Amino acid sequence: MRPTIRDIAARAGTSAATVSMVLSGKSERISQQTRDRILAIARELNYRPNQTAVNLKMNRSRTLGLIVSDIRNDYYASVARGLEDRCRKSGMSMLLCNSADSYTRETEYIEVLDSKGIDGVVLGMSSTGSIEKAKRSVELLQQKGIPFVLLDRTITGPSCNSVSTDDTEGGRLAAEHLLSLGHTHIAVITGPDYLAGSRLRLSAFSARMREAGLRPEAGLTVHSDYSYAGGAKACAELLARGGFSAVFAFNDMMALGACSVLRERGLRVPQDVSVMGFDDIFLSRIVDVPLTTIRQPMYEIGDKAGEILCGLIEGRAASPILFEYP
Amino acid sequence: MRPTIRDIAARAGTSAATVSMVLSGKSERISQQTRDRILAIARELNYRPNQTAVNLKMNRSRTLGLIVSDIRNDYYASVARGLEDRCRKSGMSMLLCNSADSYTRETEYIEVLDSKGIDGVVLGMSSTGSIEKAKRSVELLQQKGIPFVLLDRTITGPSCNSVSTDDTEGGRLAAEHLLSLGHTHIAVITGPDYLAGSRLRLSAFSARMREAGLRPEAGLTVHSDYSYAGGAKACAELLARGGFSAVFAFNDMMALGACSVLRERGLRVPQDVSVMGFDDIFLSRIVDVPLTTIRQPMYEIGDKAGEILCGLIEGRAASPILFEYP
DNA sequence: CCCCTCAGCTTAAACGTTTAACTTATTGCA
DNA sequence: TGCAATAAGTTAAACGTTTAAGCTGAGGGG
Repeated sequence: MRPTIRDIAARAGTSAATVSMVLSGKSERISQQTRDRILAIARELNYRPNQTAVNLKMNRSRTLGLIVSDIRNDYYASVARGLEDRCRKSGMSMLLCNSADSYTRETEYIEVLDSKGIDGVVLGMSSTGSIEKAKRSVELLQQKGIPFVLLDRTITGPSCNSVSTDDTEGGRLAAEHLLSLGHTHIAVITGPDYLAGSRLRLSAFSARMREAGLRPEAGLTVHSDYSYAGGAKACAELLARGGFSAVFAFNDMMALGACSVLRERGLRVPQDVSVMGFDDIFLSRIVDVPLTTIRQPMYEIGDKAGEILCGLIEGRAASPILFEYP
Repeated sequence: MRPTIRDIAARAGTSAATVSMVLSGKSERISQQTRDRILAIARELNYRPNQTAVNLKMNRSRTLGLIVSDIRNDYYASVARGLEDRCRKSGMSMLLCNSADSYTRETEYIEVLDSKGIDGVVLGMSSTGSIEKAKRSVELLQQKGIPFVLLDRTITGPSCNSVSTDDTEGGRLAAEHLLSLGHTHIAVITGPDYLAGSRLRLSAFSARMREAGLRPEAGLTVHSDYSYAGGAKACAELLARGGFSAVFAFNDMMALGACSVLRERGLRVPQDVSVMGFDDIFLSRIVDVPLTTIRQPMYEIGDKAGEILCGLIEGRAASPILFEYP
């Protein structure tokens, strides 16, 4: 069996309380002698505190939960890595949950995490379903009093910490770039309309277009779901309508889907049609396609989310963070 | 505050023990009446057991640890998803740890996980460093008596459960395919030599070549590290030597790296040089490159690892699993 | 010489469960 | 009627910590 604080106490000839105080650094009131002795014995026995017992007593677990739709999504994998690195630095661990875009699962996970006494949650909201359902998770977290940080600023509203890229700036940059290439008719493949990020990006994009004296055409905007297949389908739809020389997809996955369809139809990218993505997932850097993309600092988002969450856990308030583009 | 078993007991006019028995299903000795009453109150109060307390008492945490080098690696992300799905089904959770290919971190994580009272560990061993260091983690786990399952059969030896693809079969299949295309001079970019998987794959590949009356040339085999950059570097080296019409890379990442170098040098894939990968990561399905690859059922590997581990945790023994190729 | 202070501990309760051992009232049966 | 068996609980200890409160002996001040 693993040695406990009592085993150490027995060998040191002290009480368990003394050992606890020494090992947890609250040992001002313990003599140097005793302290050294206990420390030596702890080392000798290779003592590690039973975190479960500590958790029970202290009512904290030094564990965070990360809920995302699917860790196989490059975006979330990077966020996870950023978050976990940050956790490690703060002596925390990270529980990973895949919600598979199901709100039922999402709330189930929240219950489980709560049951495990999780200290906080980073929630990457699903990109499908209704806004009401999406809000349920947030309400549940609030009601349980679990500190949390949202990814992607999915839900707008007060008292929600979130970390995301600056969608307004991102949309503007994308427009800027495509305009500089001389495009005047640009098709857009957006995300679901109820996501604040999608809306912001779109309106910033449109605003910049209007500034340039162009009228963004409603007929050239289609909503999709951030997936490869979704992007392909959306692009096929756009091709049926025609009349554009560039496509701005709201993430790289959809951009790649669009590329595949364009190529199938014999259109060259970027000679015939320019395609612009958003995310800069690793994939798009390797792929042969000359895909222009706007980098989302995913690792940094995870890192920052962790930082904010750790702050919240320690009771400090935090204001939402926007990332600027490099 | 969250309701405890005692709150329920107070309202039901029973003792806490009775409530515990009812709620944990060991209630043969409790009357239907009392049972119903307790259940109703528990529901009304929305009671959830404090898992930390349960863990302390039962000395199990219903939590598994997954240690991989980097979750951003597509391979590990899929394994993680497979494992987590399996965990969920068994009422378990999954802690994610990124070792960043550092054995120090790996052992640190094992200590932390142990401290948290983890029930088991799935270990995706680092692909760099020496075999001695690699074994340390395994020994540590054994010494602590933590059930574990290895990914990729990195370390050979008795009493190690592992889940991996059938490298022998995989190597043979790759040779088969390239031979059928008429290649006689095939360059190979392998993984580190000390990984059993690499060795097996290579020897099976070579064996099949010899069967076909070909002499695998030592000068056309270079070791690399399973990374994109590593694959590119290895390919450049091979090109300096020359004399091959096909490249077999031991994973898709290196294969893509090789492709990029080939293209840079003005060689067309697959017209001038055939490139064969191994893994079938999502990336390679999207990429424009006509990359032939041997599918590794990554999700299934994670799933199976979870199944075995859960079995081990319940005390059942398990024999190593090999996956066959579809 | 007595009391106070203080260093340096120890005691014991608490965190929320589980479970072995015990209690009590009821029933069955000779 | 008496006694055992049983149903339906209760009690209390335990898991490994933390920590407020209590205790003890030595040294110092008056």
